[in-house]
Amino acid sequence: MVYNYGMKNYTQTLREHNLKATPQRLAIADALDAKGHISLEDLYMLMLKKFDSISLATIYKNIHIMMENCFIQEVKLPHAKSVYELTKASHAHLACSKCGAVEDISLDLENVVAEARAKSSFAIESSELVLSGLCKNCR
Amino acid sequence: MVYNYGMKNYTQTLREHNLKATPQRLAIADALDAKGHISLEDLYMLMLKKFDSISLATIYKNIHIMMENCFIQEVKLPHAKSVYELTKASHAHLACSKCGAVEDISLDLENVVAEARAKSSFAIESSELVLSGLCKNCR
DNA sequence: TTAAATGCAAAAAATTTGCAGACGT
DNA sequence: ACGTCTGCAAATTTTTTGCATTTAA
Repeated sequence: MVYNYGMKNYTQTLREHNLKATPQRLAIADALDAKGHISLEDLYMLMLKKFDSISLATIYKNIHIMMENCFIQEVKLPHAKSVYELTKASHAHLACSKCGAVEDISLDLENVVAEARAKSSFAIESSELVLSGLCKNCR
Repeated sequence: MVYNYGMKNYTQTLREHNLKATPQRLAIADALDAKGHISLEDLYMLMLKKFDSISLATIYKNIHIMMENCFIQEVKLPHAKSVYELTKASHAHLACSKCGAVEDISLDLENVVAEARAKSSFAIESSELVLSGLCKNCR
């Protein structure tokens, strides 16, 4: 991959989310853009390569405020640590139970949600679906 | 609710899962049976009422080994702490975003999983679905 | 210029571990 | 009787906080 080729510049997007575009935040955005999904500790490892003295506290603080401001989202996975992703249109996730790879997948949950509304008295507003199994490489 | 009326005795079930039926474990099983879903800290609070000197370590150790032995399962919820439930047939969850209530719901995910298989190269083995919204009381 | 962000160190919270005595089977 | 479980204390890991300095806008 050619570094930064085709990669979006997140300066403006960060500002639109009321976040100052610091070098650390731009790097977090770039990491999520490049990797798609990344755990907190993996993100820290990546960041250390660009900022020799970045603090774990900075990672925590940024993950936290970026979630509050809906710039990123946490994906909680069964039997694994959470990963984070840039906020995008609602979608489901595929998680490899062997290597931990995570992929986005767009699925139609209309019927399932309709069934749930019919069967329950909840006012359903959102859904989180994680499908687990073996990815192409691990099968 | 009449105490213990209609509540299953989990002695045998625990043994079938290779777990000694200690009073602490029976109480955990009873709590999950009665509450359906409970967080680790809520479970600890409940247990303190029955065992004045129970240790948090005992809770952690039991939650851990009970999950390993498939007696219970963790349910990871968005924007909330995990809850635990007795292992039962696969099902989805409804989570109230206001009061935190969690309910089981049986939904047909056949079509969704079929769609996922068609669109991806994952060998899908299981699914976790959490639908969030307001429960009857919180609406 | 000014409010906010960073990095560091310390604090707090969450989870795990080791071990002696108690207990289930 | 044996191997496991419990409770306690200590250790470890994870996450948060306070503060002086730096920085984005």
